[in-house]
Amino acid sequence: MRIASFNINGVKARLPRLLEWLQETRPKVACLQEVKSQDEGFPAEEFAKIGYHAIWHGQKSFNGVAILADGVQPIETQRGLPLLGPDDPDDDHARYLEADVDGVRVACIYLPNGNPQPGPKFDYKLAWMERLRARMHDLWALEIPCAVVGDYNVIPEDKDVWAPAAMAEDALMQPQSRDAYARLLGDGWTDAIDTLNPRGGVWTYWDYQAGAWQRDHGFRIDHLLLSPEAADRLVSAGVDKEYRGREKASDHAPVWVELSL
DNA sequence: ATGCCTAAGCCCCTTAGA
Repeated sequence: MRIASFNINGVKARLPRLLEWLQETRPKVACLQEVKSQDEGFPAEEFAKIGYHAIWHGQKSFNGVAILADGVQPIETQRGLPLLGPDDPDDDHARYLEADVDGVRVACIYLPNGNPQPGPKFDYKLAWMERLRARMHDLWALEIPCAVVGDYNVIPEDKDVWAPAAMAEDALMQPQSRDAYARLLGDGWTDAIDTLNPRGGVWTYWDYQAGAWQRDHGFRIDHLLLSPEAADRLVSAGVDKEYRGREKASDHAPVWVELSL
C-alpha cells in the first residue's frame, strides 16, 4: 500500500498538476496540505471522476488539509488536535485530519511554520507540537499500522538542508523545533525517508525565490512517521522530485512510503 | 541588509508562506 503526502499550496491553482500526479503515481492514500480553500470550494467531484474518495477540512485563504483514498471512502477518526486541558488555547486552524483506510490509521498534518521566531507564531508552533505528541501517544496505543504524514515544517538535522547557515535563524531548524521532532522519534516513531537515506541530502521543498530549484537549494520538511506495526512492513519511501520541476508546480514535492500490507 | 516568488482575498495591495 502506497501512502503519499503532498503540500500542494492551493488546491484550485494546483488542480491539473494534482490530478496528473494522482493518475501517474496512483497512491492508495494521498494526504494534502495547504489546500487554501473553504470547505464548499473543495473540488471533490474532480477527484471522484478519477476514482478517489475524499474527506477535507478547509479554511479561508490558508491552511487546509484533506485525505484522498483510491476506491474506498476514508473513515474519519479525528478533525483537529485535541486540546491538552482547560488552559490550552483553542486552535481554529485547519491543520489536522485523521482517518482509517483499509485498516490503516492515517493522520494528515500541516504543522505551523513558526516564523518569525521568537514570537507568538513560534510559541503556537511549539504548543501545536505538544498537542501532536499527545495525539501520537493515543495512536501508538492502538497497536495498528499507523502513518502520521505531512508538512512538519521541521528540518530535523543539518544533513537535511542544503546550507545550514542560510537557515540558522529560521523557525524550521531552531533547537526547540528539532527537539520536539526528536521526541517523536524518541517515542519510537520511524521517519521512513530518513531510515532509508541515513546520510541525508534528500529535499522535499525548494523555495520559489532566488532560483532555489535550479540550484537544488532545498531542504527536507515533509515527513512520513510510522508506528512499529507499519514500520515492520516498510518496503520503500521516496520523493516524487520531478513534479517540483513541472509547469505551475507547488514549492513542495510529493513524498510517499510503500508498505507491504 | 533586503528582496528574490506564489496564491488568495474582495482584489491592484496586503497577508502568509518557509
